[in-house]
Amino acid sequence: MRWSRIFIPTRKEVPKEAESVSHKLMLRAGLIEPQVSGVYTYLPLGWRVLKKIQKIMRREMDRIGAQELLMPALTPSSIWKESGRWEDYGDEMFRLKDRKESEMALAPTHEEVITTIVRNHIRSHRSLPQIWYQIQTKYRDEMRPRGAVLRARTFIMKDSYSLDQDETGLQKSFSLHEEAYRRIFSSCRLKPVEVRASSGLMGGSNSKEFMVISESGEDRIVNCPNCGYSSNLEVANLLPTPVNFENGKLKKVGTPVEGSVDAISRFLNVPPSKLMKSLLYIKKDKPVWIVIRGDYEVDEEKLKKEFKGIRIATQEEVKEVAGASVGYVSPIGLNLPVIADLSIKQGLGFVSGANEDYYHYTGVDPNRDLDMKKFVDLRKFKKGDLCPECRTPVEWKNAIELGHIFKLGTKYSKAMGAYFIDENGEKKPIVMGSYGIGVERIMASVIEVSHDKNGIIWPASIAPYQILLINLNASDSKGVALCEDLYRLLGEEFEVLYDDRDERAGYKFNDADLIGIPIQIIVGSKGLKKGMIEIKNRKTGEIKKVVSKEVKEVVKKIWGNL
RNA sequence: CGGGGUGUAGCGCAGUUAGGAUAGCGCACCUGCUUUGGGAGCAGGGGGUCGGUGGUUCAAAUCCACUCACCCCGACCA
Repeated sequence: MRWSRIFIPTRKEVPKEAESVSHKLMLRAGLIEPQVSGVYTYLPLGWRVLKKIQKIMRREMDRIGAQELLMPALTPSSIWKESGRWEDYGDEMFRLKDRKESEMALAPTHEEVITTIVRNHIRSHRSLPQIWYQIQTKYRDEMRPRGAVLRARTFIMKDSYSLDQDETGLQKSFSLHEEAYRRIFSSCRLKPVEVRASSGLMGGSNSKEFMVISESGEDRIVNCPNCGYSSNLEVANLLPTPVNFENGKLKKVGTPVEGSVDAISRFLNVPPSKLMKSLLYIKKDKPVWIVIRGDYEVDEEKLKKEFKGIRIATQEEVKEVAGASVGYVSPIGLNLPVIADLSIKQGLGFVSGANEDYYHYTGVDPNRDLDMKKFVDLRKFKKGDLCPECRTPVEWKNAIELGHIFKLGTKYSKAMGAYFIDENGEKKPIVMGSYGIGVERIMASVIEVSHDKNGIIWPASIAPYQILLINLNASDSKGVALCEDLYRLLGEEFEVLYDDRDERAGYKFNDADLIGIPIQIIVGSKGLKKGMIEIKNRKTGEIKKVVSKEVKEVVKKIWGNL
């Protein structure tokens, strides 16, 4: 393809909305064009990259015996009502009505559609197992799209679904996908970490995410440098930092300062971790105490998940229940239910409110002095928290979620009636798995981990073109003739983009580095005087000078080593 | 949905505090000449509902009200 003919709107300046590296470079390199928030056109160069990623996906899915099909994006509400996700998906599902006023949805994922096909056709264990996949556009009305294609409202997903007789079969299909995914990512030169994850709306027992470490990632993952434990922060079960305090007798002391953890710990000259924070909540109109170590905060989301409809008490309610102001209160002596965060479990000799303004207790032993109903993990994790396997402090990283694989089990087959008859003549629900990879996220992640100050550096496997032939001087007839020859010759074996534009050299060099094609072949008057042509490796910057006859051979050699 | 920010030419911005003449600048675009190895120079030119609606005023990009869009943080989520 000649650059003078292909549409690649590169730019020097970036629209100000772009924040992440990949967002900026995708706009600057002319890969994508925004339509509305979270919706993008893939321009010719970007689409070539996405098609190459899809080709790799097809190759690897086919390798594990999966079959490609294509399901509709437009779906009737009835199937979502059967599974319960018409409600569960909430505002994130794009909904519409057809001319007959029937409710429809643009599918955000395809478990329901797959299950309708399965229940119509799979009757016998003889038809199992199956793995079906598609590469298709998904629609999700995200609360907050961000980072261009990193979190979009329409995006391309490779999603596959496995059908098995039992858990053993599911485990096998799951392992096949793990293998296929590792191959796909490694073909794209990505090295994702695999972490435990939340199944969320998908349901099921077990799920695993493939995450690429990147500053632009919106997920937090924690990773243990000692034993390899790794998890998405949202499902991690980290241990609090250890404390070791002496026990003591309950003693009331005057604390004539502000009641904050900070002020009290400074006044009494003890670390914040020696304080026991007591927070009054209201659950079903009844007061309940939550106690947590002073150096931690309550994670409101964990709390709400654990106790539906709970809310923090007002200052007036605290005064009424405890007889003192916030900051000087605790459950001690109040005979009310107490829920303790795990951080309290190992503690002794705590400082806590005495239910009188400007007084605290020291030497609090929670087991002795409180009526604790139970210990629950309610704290917001913080850096320094320990690995649950080996008690080493974990590392925190931002990451981009590239793929997520789920053991769904029988959630959908039971809800929607997808049963088969096993070899004993018994009717059983089909055991399902669901597996997704974001196609655009691979493109963005590659840019995040493979770029320099001049632009993108594509790995050979997904580069939009393999070779960029640059004619530095479009008005030099000798150079033009040579370039035309090279263009034809190299085109026999490579995907060549030929920069034949009548632009200045600097302009072309900058464009070349920006769009990041792995091999640049530079034809310019400086080299031609000595009969030499330059071959530049975009990644290493290494330049080889060769005579024109040798170009193809040298390029083949370099390409083989990319 | 909560908090913050931004809307002026295709892109980046100034002008808005303190209302006032034809709304500016850089890049990009068009024409011509000169240039030609890391985003050229000179000369000329085109391009604007100042996000929208309503109001205040002799006069609104500028003040007021409402509204829309986009971005960032949070919440939520694959």
